[in-house]
Amino acid sequence: MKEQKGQEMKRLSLKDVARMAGVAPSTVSFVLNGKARQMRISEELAEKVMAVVKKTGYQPHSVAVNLRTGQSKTLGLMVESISGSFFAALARVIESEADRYGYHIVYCSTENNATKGGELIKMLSRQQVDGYLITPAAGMEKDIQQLIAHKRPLVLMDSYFPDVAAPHVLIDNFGGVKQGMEHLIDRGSKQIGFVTVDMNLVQMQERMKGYKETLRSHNIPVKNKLILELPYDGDKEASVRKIRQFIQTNKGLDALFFATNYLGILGLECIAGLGLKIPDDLAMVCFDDHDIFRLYPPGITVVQQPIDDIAKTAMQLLMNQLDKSQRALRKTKLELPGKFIKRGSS
Amino acid sequence: MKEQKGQEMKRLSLKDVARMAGVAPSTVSFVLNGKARQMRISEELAEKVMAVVKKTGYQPHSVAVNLRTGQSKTLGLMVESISGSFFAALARVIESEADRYGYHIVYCSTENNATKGGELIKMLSRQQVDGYLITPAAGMEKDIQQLIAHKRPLVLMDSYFPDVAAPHVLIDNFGGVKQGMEHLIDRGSKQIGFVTVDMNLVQMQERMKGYKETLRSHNIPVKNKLILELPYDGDKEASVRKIRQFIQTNKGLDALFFATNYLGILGLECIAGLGLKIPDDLAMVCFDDHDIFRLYPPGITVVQQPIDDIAKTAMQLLMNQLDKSQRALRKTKLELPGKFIKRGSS
DNA sequence: AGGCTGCGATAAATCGATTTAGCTAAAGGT
DNA sequence: ACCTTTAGCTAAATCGATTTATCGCAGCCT
Repeated sequence: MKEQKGQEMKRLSLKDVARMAGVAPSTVSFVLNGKARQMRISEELAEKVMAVVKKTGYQPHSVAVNLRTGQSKTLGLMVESISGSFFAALARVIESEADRYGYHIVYCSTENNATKGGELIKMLSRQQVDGYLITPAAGMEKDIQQLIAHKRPLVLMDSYFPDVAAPHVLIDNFGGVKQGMEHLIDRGSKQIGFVTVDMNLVQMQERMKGYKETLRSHNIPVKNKLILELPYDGDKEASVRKIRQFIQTNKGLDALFFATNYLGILGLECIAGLGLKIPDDLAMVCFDDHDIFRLYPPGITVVQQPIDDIAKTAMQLLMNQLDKSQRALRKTKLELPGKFIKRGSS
Repeated sequence: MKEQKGQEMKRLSLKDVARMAGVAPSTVSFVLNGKARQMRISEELAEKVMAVVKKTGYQPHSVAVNLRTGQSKTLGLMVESISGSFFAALARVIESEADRYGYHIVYCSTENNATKGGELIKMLSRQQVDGYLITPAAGMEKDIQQLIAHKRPLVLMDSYFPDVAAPHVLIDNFGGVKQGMEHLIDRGSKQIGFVTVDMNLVQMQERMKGYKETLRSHNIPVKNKLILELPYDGDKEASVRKIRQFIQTNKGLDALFFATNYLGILGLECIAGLGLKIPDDLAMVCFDDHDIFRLYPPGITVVQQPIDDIAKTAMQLLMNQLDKSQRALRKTKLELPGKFIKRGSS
């Protein structure tokens, strides 16, 4: 009974509201933005304006607001691949957090490709996003550095570059692996293998360090034979073959630590294929949880990432930067503890 | 060597480019938008402009363009929950498709809440998205209807409302279930149970219909005892209990068809908990694939959704609507065949 | 009475593009 | 020589808001 008069009914503009209320556009703007008092608009007039606004259901044209204020109220979220469970879960929390702060999300996936990542950053900046939430791919340091140089509000998640002073929040990779490793050692595993991926990112290096140092601190020698570093090229078949071979050639192997859930899942396939029993023939711990690990009998022990905390903290950090009053706190580095969850596999 | 002169270096505007090239802003605009010929700008001048554009790396301010042209080059993608595997996979394909067409995605999740969905639609329209890609939650018919009434380009995915003439693309739910059921019947299952969820959406009704009609067409009586309809309230514990009870009370049960992958996963938990062997004690088929089903021994037979096709087709449909030249083809209904994948569970 | 202050509201500039209408000079027609 | 085209380019309006600078008027002071 109110919307469709003619047929194409142009959207109501602030000017229209002003005309209907019999005031100037600026007055409407002040009232709507809570600057009525400051601009000393009388109560009376303010109410008249609000009445028209309510009656018409006027909503400001956000693009126009954006152009004028330079604030898009939009954040760019860049993940490796939205279909990965970790990233999807992250995205979910980020979205709802952003909503709480009155921001929208434009998301995009790098597919672990630095070139694509770089282009996406350009795309996002062309889109005038107010801030960036990025899980960086290897090789994106230049792009990140540039964002910093341009003083763009930015938070990295899941990884970071040691040479680039960007705020970042991620799990304590070293500590997480250490926790899992000590558990394996405590339960009596003697020959613990480590399956990781050859990716030039700090989180993988930290996990590796966690593996080696925990062994050393228990006076267990680190043998290179027990470390399998797979190429990150997405060739599942080849990886499965290599893991199988790795298990077969290491005779005394009694436990495996997988550095990512993706690897852990491949590992499960191999172990099942070889007819080995978990945990009797081979114990297993995996970094980063996954639905499968809860269900796959007998349940896989994992170090779970604190996804909620990561997302919320990252958001907080970003909001701090967006809050012009308190710029300056760059270089924030946050490592959140992972959660060790013991299941049947160890 | 070129970017940072002063310190706050305002972004280059079209006007700046014009000044540098010694021409009028309008000229630059024409050249950049391929209207040079039409506006009879000389080759010579056009080249001069392009030279400046290249040298400076000028990029138009998309918000300004958006305001002037009314095109945001942004699409709204609304899914039930981005962390669901089906939706995440869908989002992934949609993103890359959108990119191909030069569009960006603003995404948001309904969390299966019609109220939230309605608000999100408002949010998206305030954001001036050019089109909507929606997997609707129950109860959103009014909102969808309104979008249609406002002639908004729109495509529904995964579900639709029989009473609302909106273009939609989804799997052939009936046919998919039928395929799975016939497989179970062929392999000799006599008492096939059906576990579904009480959601008032057409796809669930179609799946139920698929179950019942396939039985009838094979002259097998449909027994209500063999149908379990769980409430959709996210209470996992309760659902697990009910499924377990369902299995225990139906003595002759030799196969289960799960109407969603979420239910299937719960089912796995129950079956494992009861110590039953798949497929010997109980065969199983699930609608909608999931990583777990590939891996969980002995592998779960599924009807896989054609996610790629759904996404690509939906995008195509949306682009058709955005292409003003050929409006009018509303009411497109597309049901794509699912892919039956036999694994060890049946 | 003239100048100053404070109040209440507005006119006009601005953000950065697109697009319509128009302007100037040269060419063509009679 | 005068009028009409046409080519080549630009001025100015516009999209829909925000924000700065004013403006008129009433009251107060001297």
